[in-house]
Amino acid sequence: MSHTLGIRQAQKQKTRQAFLDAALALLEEQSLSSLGLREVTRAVGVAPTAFYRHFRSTADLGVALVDEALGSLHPMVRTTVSTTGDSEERIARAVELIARHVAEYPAHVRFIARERHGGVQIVREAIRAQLHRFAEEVRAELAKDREAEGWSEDDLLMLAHLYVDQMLITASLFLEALEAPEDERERVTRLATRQLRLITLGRTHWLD
Amino acid sequence: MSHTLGIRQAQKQKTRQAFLDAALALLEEQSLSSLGLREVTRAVGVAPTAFYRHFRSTADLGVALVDEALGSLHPMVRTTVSTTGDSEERIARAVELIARHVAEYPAHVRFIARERHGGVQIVREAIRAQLHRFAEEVRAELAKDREAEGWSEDDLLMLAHLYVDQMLITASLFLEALEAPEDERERVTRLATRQLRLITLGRTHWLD
DNA sequence: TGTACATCAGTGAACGCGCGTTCACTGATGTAC
DNA sequence: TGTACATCAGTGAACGCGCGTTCACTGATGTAC
Repeated sequence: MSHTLGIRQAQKQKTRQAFLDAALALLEEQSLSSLGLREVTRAVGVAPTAFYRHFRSTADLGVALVDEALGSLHPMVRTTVSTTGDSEERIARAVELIARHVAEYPAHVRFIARERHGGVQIVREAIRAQLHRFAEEVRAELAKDREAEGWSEDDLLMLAHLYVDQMLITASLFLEALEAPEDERERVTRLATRQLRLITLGRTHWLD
Repeated sequence: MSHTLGIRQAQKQKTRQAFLDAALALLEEQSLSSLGLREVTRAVGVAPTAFYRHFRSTADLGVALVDEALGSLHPMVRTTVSTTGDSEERIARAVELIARHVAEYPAHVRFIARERHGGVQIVREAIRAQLHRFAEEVRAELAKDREAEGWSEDDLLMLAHLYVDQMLITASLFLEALEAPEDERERVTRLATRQLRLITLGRTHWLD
């Protein structure tokens, strides 16, 4: 069943990926709304016109980046939420997973944080849609937990959004601390841990 | 003691404010890193070179916008946190104040949400510094509360940051719902209220 | 109050430059027989 | 396997345009006497 791509298609995909990588690198120091087409092609090393073989516009490229950046995040989110152990262990594991993800894909995290409220509408909408999917997945995972007994669907979704937003805030803090000395990252870890602990406490007493 | 500004200085301030207003309007549909100097002067109705009489660059203008947008927020934050009544009343009042602020200064809220993680470093830093000030103010207000007995300074600051971030998330949701039908804003109100309620529950049981 | 000079917010022409997009093209890859 | 034709990713020249910044300027406002 091994379906080998034709030489032509394989090369095209390779170039497309080079566009995504180059754009992501350039977006470290600017927003998508100021990213130039020629700037990207220059970084890739192809003619400006080659861009149109892959994307309609830089906004279109942005949407592709959303899929790349958040697509890879789904397994991580599910792992985080469905981790076993008591709540203290689960919180520690979640914070550690976030820190590791930021260290491994800093440009992806930066892109999402930046463009979530950025100047390009269709990219904002793509991110929003993906984050809704995340919240829905988290809700589904939460629903499996014994602690979820007696909770309404709506309240579970409310909590899921709280977790997802908290995850993004924490990721953004780790990103800022990425180049800083180790103890700054340690500080973020302690802060994020306690915030999750407080939210979890609220969750435990929700039905009191 | 009424110190009247000279005609020249008054006119200069007026033009400067026109720059800020025009920029804020233009930033509804793009990010600061793509805002052009000529674009702003065109909107104001002055020659491009007039820009340099007021700002070194668009980044410099951005920092001025941060001060304008967040400066006006300090009294509101303090009012929100120091409101009297039981916790349910305080939560309702806080959410209502946020909704009202967003309705009154939508462009300011959009600007802060967008540029907090935007592509212009000194603007990000200016926002970060102001949000730290907010968190510090909130911590000070929280410390006055009877509920704060037994809390460490560090834990109070952790909670303050949680509230500040939650305020921004809620403001951003209200902003998205601004043009939507009334029931969408109602949905945001209910969501934000329950999230604050859960955080407050966690706060109550922090020392258990 | 009037005069002479200083200040300075805003002007307008000019510059070199990089932008996004169009178009007809090339030559390697794919396909039909 | 070989041949003839189709496809299409990437090219390179050309376009008109708006950009940020410089400079010497103007004329209303401010100040010293």
